Amino acid sequence: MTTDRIVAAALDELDDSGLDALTMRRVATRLGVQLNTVYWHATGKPALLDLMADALLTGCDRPPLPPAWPDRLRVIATRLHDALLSRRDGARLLEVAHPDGPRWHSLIESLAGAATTAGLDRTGAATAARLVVHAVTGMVRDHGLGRTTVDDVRLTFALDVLVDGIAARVPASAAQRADDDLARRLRPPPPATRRPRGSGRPPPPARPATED
Amino acid sequence: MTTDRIVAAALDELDDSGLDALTMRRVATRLGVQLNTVYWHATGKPALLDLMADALLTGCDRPPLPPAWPDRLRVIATRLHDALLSRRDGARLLEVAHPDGPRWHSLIESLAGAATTAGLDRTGAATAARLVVHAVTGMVRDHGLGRTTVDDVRLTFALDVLVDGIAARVPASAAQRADDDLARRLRPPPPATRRPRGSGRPPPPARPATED
DNA sequence: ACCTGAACACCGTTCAAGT
DNA sequence: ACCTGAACACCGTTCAAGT
Repeated sequence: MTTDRIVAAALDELDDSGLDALTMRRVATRLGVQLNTVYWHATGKPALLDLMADALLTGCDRPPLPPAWPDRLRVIATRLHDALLSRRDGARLLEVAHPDGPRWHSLIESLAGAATTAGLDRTGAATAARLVVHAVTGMVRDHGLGRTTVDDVRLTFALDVLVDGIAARVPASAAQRADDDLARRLRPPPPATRRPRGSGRPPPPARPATED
Repeated sequence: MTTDRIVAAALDELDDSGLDALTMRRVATRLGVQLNTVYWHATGKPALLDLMADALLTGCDRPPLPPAWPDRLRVIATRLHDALLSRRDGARLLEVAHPDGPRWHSLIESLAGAATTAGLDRTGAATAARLVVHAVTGMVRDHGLGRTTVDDVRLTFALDVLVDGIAARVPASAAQRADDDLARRLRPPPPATRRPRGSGRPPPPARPATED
């Protein structure tokens, strides 16, 4: 028996029964094991919920991410959105848990990294990262049931507000610097072809960047 | 015995014991009443939590509100922030409940009203209102303990992001119209002395567009 | 170290009466 | 209508052993 197997069983039980009916005993039963085996690998129910929440966040910031910060932020947030919808009561789970595992920290750091690229300072970037998580989690919880087209519209709108809001909080000098950094990284030799910051709305991931 | 007295006792018990230790039996004991008296006035624990959450929201949008939408939004959000901090586990309570009472709807409508004044359409304003609630609730829960100066800085920053983000989502024509409405309402007779919208916080709402 | 068995001190909810 | 008393079917957690 491993902690991972217990967390996996707990997530399956969550899918079947929902958060309110999730019980240490039911997790044990599902594994054909005694109650205290669960307690041996997970310290208690709160700890198990934390492990479950962290597991839910797997891969939200997996590597091939767009270089432009608005796109990067949008991709990570959308993956978080999908992850929370992938299990029953996923958003409630994240709210009820105090995730402190590697996936949680990785997610927060990736979002804060995007905000830093935008030109925010350390504190602002940390706050912005939390803001994105709260917005996505709250929206998924509000909506309750399965993903609909309407939900996508609302997610897109919320991310637009956040991206534009972050961009507006960046001092012009910092934004300038961030642009220059990005331009330099994208095409090394040519000197000064600056483009408008933050790649506009409608949709597309928009930055081939890695192409050509 | 009234439902209100039970809700008040439940909130006091919340303050004393925290959300995890909040029990129907403890509420009954605190009132010197039998367990089923609580069940008579509140349908069950989830319903009681909903009533508690709604009661917590009292007065967040009480009437004298600034006419400029950024100020109005900031005042309401700050009051929500204070309300959630006024009771132990206030933010967790709001997350765990499905508030559906008059105060909840009033709060959402007031926030949506501010977003509408800004120039957003019905759907956008509803989403923006939810966004503000999620941001404030999440921040208070993250911070956990009592209000510090640091917390105020983070709240201000988050509201700046949201206000600027909302302003940026408004089509120029709608913003124009909102500005005209506000100017007309503030001083009836004179025709066209348009001023920068929003009397915004230290850093103004940033919208170029309205500037000639 | 890892797991079993049994128990403790609670829960939320409900049923059957009382007045 | 409003409240009491008693019970049911669970909980999370822990203790004492086993191997």
